[in-house]
Amino acid sequence: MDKIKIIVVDDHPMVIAGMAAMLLQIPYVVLSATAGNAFIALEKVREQAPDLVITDINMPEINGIEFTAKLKKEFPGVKVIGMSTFNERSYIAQMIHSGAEGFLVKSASKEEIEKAINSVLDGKMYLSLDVNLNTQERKDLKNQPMLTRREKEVLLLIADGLTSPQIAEKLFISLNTVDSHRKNLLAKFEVTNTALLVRSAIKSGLL
Amino acid sequence: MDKIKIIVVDDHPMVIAGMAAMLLQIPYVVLSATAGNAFIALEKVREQAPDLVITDINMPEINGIEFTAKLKKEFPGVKVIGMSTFNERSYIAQMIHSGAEGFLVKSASKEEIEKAINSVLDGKMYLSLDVNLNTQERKDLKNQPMLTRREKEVLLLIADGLTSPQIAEKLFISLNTVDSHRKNLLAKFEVTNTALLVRSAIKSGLL
DNA sequence: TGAAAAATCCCCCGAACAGGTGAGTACAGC
DNA sequence: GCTGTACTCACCTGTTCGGGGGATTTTTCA
Repeated sequence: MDKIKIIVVDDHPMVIAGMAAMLLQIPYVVLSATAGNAFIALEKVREQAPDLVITDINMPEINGIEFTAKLKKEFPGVKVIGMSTFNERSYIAQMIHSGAEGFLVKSASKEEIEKAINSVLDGKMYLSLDVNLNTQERKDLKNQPMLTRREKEVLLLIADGLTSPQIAEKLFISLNTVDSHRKNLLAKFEVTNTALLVRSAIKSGLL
Repeated sequence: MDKIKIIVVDDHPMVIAGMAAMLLQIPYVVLSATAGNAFIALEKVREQAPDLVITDINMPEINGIEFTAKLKKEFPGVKVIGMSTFNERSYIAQMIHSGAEGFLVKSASKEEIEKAINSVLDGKMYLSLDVNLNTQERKDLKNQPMLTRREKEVLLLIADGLTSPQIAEKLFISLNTVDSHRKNLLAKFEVTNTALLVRSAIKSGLL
C-alpha cells in the first residue's frame, strides 16, 4: 500500500514544523506539502492530490471552516482533520458541518495524531479526547450562528464601540438597515443585548 | 564559546516538536531538555542549568507567569522568553513583571526566534513584532483600571447580560446607583458604551 | 431562469443607556 | 478630628437599543 499523502495547513510555522516532526515518526504517511494559508493550500491540494488535509481552524483571511467547505466541494474524497488550540473549541461543530472528518487540539501527542489519521482514513470520525464539552460549551457549539458577510462587518463595528448611526455612516447604509442586522445578530446569538452579544462573539472566536 | 543551552516548556507536544525543529537549525544553540509542565521544567532547570528557558504562558496547573516568577527567584541568571498564541497578549505585562526578558507569539518564524534568543542573551529585551502594541493596546495593558468591589460585581452582571434595572434588583440597590457604577466603569475603562466595556474587560482578563 | 438568501429600507414604541451634576453616609487610615 | 474613598441616591437630558411589524431590491447559485 502506498504511503498516505498528507498536507498540513497552518499559519504558524512552529506548528507546521511540529506536525512535520511528528508525521515523520509515522512510517506509513508522507507529508507531501505544507501551506501557510488557505489559498496556497488549495493550490497544493490540486497539485498533490493528498489523501488527507490537516488544517488549522483559525487562520487569517480564509479560516479553516470556509477552507474545508471549499475543499470538500472541489475534492469530496479528501479527508480533513481540523486543528485548533484549547480555547477555540467552539468551531468544531462548524468544522464538522463543513465536512471535516476529525478534530484535534494542538496539544495532541504523536499517538493521538496517529490515531486520528487512522480513524479518519478508515472512514470513521475522530474527535480529540481533550474536547470534553460541558453542556454550556456544547450549546455554544451547536448554536454557532451562521453569520452573513454583512452581519460580520456590523458585529465587528459594534465590538469596536461604534453606535448604530456611526455604523450606518461608515457602511453607507441607513440606520434602519444597521438595526436590522443588529437584530439578526441578537437573534442568531440568542441574546438580548449588546453586552452578551460581544461576549458571545468573543467566546466564539469571532472577535 | 559553548553552545547556548535552552529548555523549552510547553504542554503542547506539537509546539515542543516545532520549536525543537527550529532550534536545530540554529547552530550555536542546543536544546538540552523539554518539559510539558512547570514541575518538570523546574526539575530540568536544576539538572541542566540552562542559559535560557522558553516557556508557554498558558499551561495547566502552574501557568507561565507563576513559573517564571518561581524560576527567577531560584535562578535569577536564567533568561526567560514567554510564548503565547495570538489573542492572549494580555499576559505580556504580567510576564515581564515576573522577570521574563522576552516574548514570542507562537506564530514566530525561525528568524524571529533566533533574533529573540540573541537579544535576550545580549541582555536586551525582546518583544515579538506581532506584539505591536498599538497605543490603545499598550494603554489596555498599563491602565488595568483599579476597580472597586462593587464595580466588579456590576461589571460581571453587565457581562452576564443583565440590564441596569435587573442589576439594581439583584444587588438590592437603586437603579441610580447602578447607573453610577456603570458610568464609573465606562470612565475607568475609557470607553463610551457597553460593547467596548465588555470587550475591554475580557481583554483585561476580568471576565 | 427562477427560487432562495442576503441586503436594503421603513414605521412605531417603550426601555435602556450615557452624560452631566450634585450630594449624603459610612468607614478606614492618619 | 480630618481626609479620602467607596457606596449610595437623585434629577435631568438626549441618544441609543431592542422588539414588533412589513417591504423591496440585489445577489447567489442550483
